[in-house]
Amino acid sequence: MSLAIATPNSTGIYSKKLVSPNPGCNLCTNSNCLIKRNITANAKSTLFGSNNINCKKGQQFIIEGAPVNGLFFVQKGKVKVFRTGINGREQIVRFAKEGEIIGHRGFGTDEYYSIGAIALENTVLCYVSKNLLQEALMTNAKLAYDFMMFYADELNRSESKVKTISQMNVRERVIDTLLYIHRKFGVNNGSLNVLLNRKEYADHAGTTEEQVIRIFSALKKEKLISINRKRISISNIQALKREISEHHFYLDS
Amino acid sequence: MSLAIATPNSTGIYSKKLVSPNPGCNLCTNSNCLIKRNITANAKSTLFGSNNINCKKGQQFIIEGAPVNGLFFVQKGKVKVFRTGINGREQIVRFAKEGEIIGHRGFGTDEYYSIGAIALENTVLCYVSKNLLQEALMTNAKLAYDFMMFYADELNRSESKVKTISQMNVRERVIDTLLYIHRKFGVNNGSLNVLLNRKEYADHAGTTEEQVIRIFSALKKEKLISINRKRISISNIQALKREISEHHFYLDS
DNA sequence: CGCAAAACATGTTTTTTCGCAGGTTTTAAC
DNA sequence: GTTAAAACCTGCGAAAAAACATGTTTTGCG
Repeated sequence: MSLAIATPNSTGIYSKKLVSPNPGCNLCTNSNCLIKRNITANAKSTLFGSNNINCKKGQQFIIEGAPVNGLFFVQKGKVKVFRTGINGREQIVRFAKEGEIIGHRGFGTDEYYSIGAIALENTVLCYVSKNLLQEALMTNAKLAYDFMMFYADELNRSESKVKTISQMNVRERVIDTLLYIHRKFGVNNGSLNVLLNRKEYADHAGTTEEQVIRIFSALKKEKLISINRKRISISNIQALKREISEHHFYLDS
Repeated sequence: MSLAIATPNSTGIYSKKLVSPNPGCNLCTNSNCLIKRNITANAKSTLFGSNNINCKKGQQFIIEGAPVNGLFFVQKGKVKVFRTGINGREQIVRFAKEGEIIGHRGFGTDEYYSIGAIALENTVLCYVSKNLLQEALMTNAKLAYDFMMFYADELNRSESKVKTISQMNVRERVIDTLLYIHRKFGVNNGSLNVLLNRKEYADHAGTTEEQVIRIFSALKKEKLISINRKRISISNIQALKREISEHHFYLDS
């Protein structure tokens, strides 16, 4: 059957074992999944019923420049999406959590992924083949509308990030990143609900590991955050927000 | 009729005279307009038939923070889209030409524009009210799909720009901007087909006017570009591309 | 034409950020 | 528990970029 051709198996970067044969949409609990919201149970099991991928922490499941076959939904877990620059320097363009989409280039005529994606923890992905999804989008206006809204929103966020990186100084960018992580992943037991190393903070803020370490130290000394190894707690979120507020006239990302 | 309420007239920032009463889609010659491609002539004149706006050079037609009523198509002319930061410093997030869309926040529940837009030359805009377009999108899957593709593409470009601004040095960013302008607006009589001042190049490259002037001087001395006031000609596009090629492993914007 | 404003240009100073070097602590593996 | 690797931390000099100052050229307008 044609589905097999579109399955990530065929790209060769996923082992057979990692692809579950049949959990599918019906067992998925993501209430904010665009697919789940817009497709009937019947169509779901037909079109998207057998493409779950388990991804171990640290595993790269999208490689920059690899051919596009489809896109991924994060069913459970956390992911970083990045572009690689000179000397392998990473720019993290965003993070993704449950319900979010990875791989915007799954559509159209584009042949290669322009981003890479790595699981930050053990993650369950839902793979949707380009062709099947395209068909669904072309016939289901509400689905296409929801996808459009997703992209329009992401575009707004990204254009906001362009300004952020361009106009904020390093300290402000690090603070902005901390607040972004706080918004995106929330808090668990008082500390940010995701474990990133200093390099990953730097790669998102567009600076170096050393600068992040320096600024974390300063923020700690100023009692704005507290640090226990990788566990970062924001002690005074108002003060942090205030420090970058002049950059945000109109509610950005 | 309800159309009048959604017309830009009602926002108060456009004079009556600038809004043509009845040219509409049928006289529009943009073959790549998303609306024109997907709506029948009849529906077009009903829904989108009377919202043309003439915009003089230098006129701002979207103000950051103003309430969103709809979005704009560029029917003819050139536009810059920007966000304003501290001390009124502008970050130009992109330029737009014929057929392109301005104002992604025309949809959904967002109440305020997060970007500003200014005409770079005398420009004809086509205004489409949020409500009417939303209705069209919800019932026309192909239209929604095309919009989705537009935003997915813009998102890719924007995320590419994040990396560009973050990882390139000033000279590379200025070169990148020159090449972007070249791609976007092309060449007329040997020089770039748009007249921007040094500040606008700087605002796109994320640097200062002085740096742009310095780098233009250097590029001129190196015979990579030639300058006649605002008319910039790229003399050796291969050399310019080569200089930033290491940043572009996989076809970016 | 004459004038003022805008745009362009360049040299100098100051600030910010980077990159390296050298260290300590933590984590994971045997 | 030992050991190696990874992660974290700090100081300092170098480099890049911004900011400032000041002068020139061009443009638009009465």
